[in-house]
Amino acid sequence: MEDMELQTEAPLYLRIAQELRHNILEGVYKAGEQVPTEAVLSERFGVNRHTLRRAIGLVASEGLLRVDQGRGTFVADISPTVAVRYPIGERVRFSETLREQGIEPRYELLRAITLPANARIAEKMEIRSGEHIAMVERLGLADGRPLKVASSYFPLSRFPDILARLNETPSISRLFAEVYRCDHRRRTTLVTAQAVSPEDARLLGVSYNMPVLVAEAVNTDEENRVIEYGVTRFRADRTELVIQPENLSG
Amino acid sequence: MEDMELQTEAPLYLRIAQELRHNILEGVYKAGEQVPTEAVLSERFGVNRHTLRRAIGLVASEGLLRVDQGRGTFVADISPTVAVRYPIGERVRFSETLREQGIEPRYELLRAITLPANARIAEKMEIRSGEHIAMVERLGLADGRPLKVASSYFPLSRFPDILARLNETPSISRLFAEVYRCDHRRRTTLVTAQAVSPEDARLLGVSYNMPVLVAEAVNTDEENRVIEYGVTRFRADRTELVIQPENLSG
DNA sequence: ACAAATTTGTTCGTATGTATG
DNA sequence: ACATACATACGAACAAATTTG
Repeated sequence: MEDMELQTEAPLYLRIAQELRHNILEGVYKAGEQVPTEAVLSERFGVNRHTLRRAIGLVASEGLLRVDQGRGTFVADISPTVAVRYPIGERVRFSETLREQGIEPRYELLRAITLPANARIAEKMEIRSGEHIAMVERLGLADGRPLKVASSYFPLSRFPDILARLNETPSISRLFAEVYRCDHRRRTTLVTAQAVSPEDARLLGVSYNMPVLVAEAVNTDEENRVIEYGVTRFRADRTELVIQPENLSG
Repeated sequence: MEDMELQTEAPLYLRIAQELRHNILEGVYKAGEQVPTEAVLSERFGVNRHTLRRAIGLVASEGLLRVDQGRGTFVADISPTVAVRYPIGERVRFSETLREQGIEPRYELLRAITLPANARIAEKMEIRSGEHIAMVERLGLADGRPLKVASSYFPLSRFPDILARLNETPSISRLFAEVYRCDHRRRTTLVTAQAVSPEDARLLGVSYNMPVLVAEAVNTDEENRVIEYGVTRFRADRTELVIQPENLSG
């Protein structure tokens, strides 16, 4: 006989990682709590601290643990956060969508600046490269927890005072509807996924290399002119984009 | 004097990782080529092999390098693979979509079995839990390169001979249209992102922890009965889901 | 078909640096 | 200032997979 164990014994660090996952999922270590220190755990598992650290690093990269230098290692709070169902259709309204699901929406303004459009953005906005645009970056929260980071671009030629207006009317949907009196429709949405950037990781409260859903949207007015181009990065673990015909006919 | 550099010097492994990225992106190490061995590189950078390995591990986790035990470390072939634009609408046709973009589609059958529906799948398919269903898992390739892994579920009550039929008619769209004579429409698509599972990583040829786009689809016939439930995992780096009104009205 | 060399993978040990309370 | 806890780095040895002779 060739061998008894087709599944060759796994490396120590993998078995320890599995044990850690199990303890977290079984509630031996509870959400938010500190797990024993590396010294204690390596002693307990009877391995070198490096081996233990490797296991922790793996589990942390999966998002179940959070490691803070000088403080300790903590069970990530992956509480029963039901995913937000986010319909993508002709009208996409963050605040309405969330409120319909009993979730309290909030925006935090991160940046609001003007700049010349680079080639890529100009193409998407159907303007000349170098034309001045407004860029607004906001953190979208659901029940106080980070859900998305949205970068939006607007043509200044059409909305010269948009940055000032945004202070009074923080909702972009309402800004278009009530101030500029133009309808705001989604022409196209491109969806892909990426590993989170370091900056977004900080804003979204996720660890490095977790996936984000990236939605690139072009919004137009009634005459099909581009009035907003936006790139939104959603926490993948909290978001489910919903695509169905009804979204687009109504 | 305490120090000259307020911006504390980054750790060695990070600086080496940066250097490796730079060399890859600048073409010093070309796509598919083997990079020097760990022994050579650690010597060259003047660091311990562990430190060098950590840098390589980081860059590999970003998808720029592939490490094969016993063979060597290679620059990942992230050639100018233009993302496949994959429209999500009322009709979703893998083969047609790709051919329209000048890309040659192909399917490889991975599994085709029958099994009782668990609660989750039964709910999605609007059948009783435990009812027998067919499960078909296929690898979708674009110009010979892995693009997606699709798991599809069909009610056996409606299509008792579907597994046999699939051998003759490998295209599911065509199978419904030509054999079963029923129209095949997308009712809903839910899109999210996840870190790739170990098995999908192997099938898709990506490294562990890279993101995949997950599209969960419910397809119905003309009477709005569910005839297929599917979960498809797309390589995120090769896929751009496209959502626009035209997809759904026509 | 086998043995040796090559290359990456795992584990231990030791030392020192950095952040926190 | 001090102790605690995680972070980085070096060194040594052996295991596992692959390629080469």
